[in-house]
Amino acid sequence: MKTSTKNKVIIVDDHLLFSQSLKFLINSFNDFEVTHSFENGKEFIQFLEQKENLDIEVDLILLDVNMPILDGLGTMMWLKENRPDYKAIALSVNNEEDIIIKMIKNGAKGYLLKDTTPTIFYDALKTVIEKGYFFTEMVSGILVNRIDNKDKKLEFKEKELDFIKRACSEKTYKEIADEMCLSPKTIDGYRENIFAKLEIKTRIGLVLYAIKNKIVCV
Amino acid sequence: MKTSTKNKVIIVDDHLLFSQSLKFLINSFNDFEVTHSFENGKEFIQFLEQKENLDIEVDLILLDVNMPILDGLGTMMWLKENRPDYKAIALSVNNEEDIIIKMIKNGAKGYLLKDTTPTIFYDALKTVIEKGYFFTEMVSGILVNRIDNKDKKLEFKEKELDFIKRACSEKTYKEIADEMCLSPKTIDGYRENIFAKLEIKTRIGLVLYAIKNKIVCV
DNA sequence: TGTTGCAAGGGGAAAATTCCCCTTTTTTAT
DNA sequence: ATAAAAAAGGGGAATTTTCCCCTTGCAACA
Repeated sequence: MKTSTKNKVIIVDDHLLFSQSLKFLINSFNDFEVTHSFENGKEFIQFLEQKENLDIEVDLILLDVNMPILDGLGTMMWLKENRPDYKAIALSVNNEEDIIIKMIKNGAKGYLLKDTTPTIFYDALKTVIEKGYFFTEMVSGILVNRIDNKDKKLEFKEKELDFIKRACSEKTYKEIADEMCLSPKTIDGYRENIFAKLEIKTRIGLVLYAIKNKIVCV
Repeated sequence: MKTSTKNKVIIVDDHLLFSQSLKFLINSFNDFEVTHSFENGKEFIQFLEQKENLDIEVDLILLDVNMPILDGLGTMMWLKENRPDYKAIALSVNNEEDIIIKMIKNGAKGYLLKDTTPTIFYDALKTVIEKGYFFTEMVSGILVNRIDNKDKKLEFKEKELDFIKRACSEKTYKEIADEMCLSPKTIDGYRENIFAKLEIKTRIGLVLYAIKNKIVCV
């Protein structure tokens, strides 16, 4: 039994209609073939951890970012830890800077949007196999942007994040203070700090910021 | 030149990687073939309106819900008005009741999530062609649910909606009153009405509701 | 013709939010 | 070991938000 010389591709994506269609597209390229596909990161990792799959050939992983159970980032972190030599390309519909940065930090060799053309897609697969990475202009732009002003991204401490999440509710600051076992005055201090950092003036502004930046989800 | 007997399918979806892959999947079915694909509703409608395309054969349209320029709902409304005999299936990643209802109200023959399996997908295509509609259990569930309590959905007047949108900002009620050329007391009246309807107690609750229900977008 | 409903506006007060300036304690860094 | 941050908490006051109860004018309607 001869194994083909095509590059072995694994798809991890919960949108079955997409992943199963994509399989057709990839199989139509004459140097790639899809060997497995999984619906989320957990299924994929469980597969990799089975003894009989330890020395399986994996040339490229296409990893959806938004998945249930275990998402793209979580899976990428596991790969970085356990299979650092595997090459993965992240696939997503949204171009949020933060998640792009995090995926690449964790070893993603590329980040493609789902509105990519099949031509560019093929180019990306090929380039990652040959050169080890493929970044579109959008991603490169974000990367250089991050080098200039690394303090652009606002960081919050754990307590602050906790407070922000609780502030996105109908609770009063006093109730939040009780929940966090802190004085209302301490909470007031958190609030003032955060307002200053974000250049906002009201709790409404904080809620809008938190939702926009996915600190809380609607 | 003989035209094949396969059902002619048109795909309208801005995610090229998806639509071009889906084309492979559909073409692998032996009674369907993709004849055209478009990146958004506007492109699709412009194509339909060209004189030479007036009597083109269109057996099925696969319509993505979220698209730039002209989205699935807008396109569906145009179809209902101008090509009421065309059969369209809506495709989406999210299962929001409101949009599902609206699509079906405007004549969609089915509503599929993108995590559908290819088998069910094929079944849907076939059933819509043969029976004229295909509803998954999820969609049927929503439909019967809507019949029971048709007043479930809260309605707002124009002024109220306008107020809600403006309330989702750092403006004070006084500033909002100025913008809307009304007395702050009138605004206070709107607010109290809305709070009662929504069973909320704070402006934060209103903002959360507005975002959740897409009255404003983040 | 009266009644009902509702949009617009008001008085007044309690509660919550926002702001500024200050103290104490704990961590961290040099 | 000591100075400098950072975290926790406080006083007090101006604004804003929230709530309840009330008046007027207008339009629909039976």
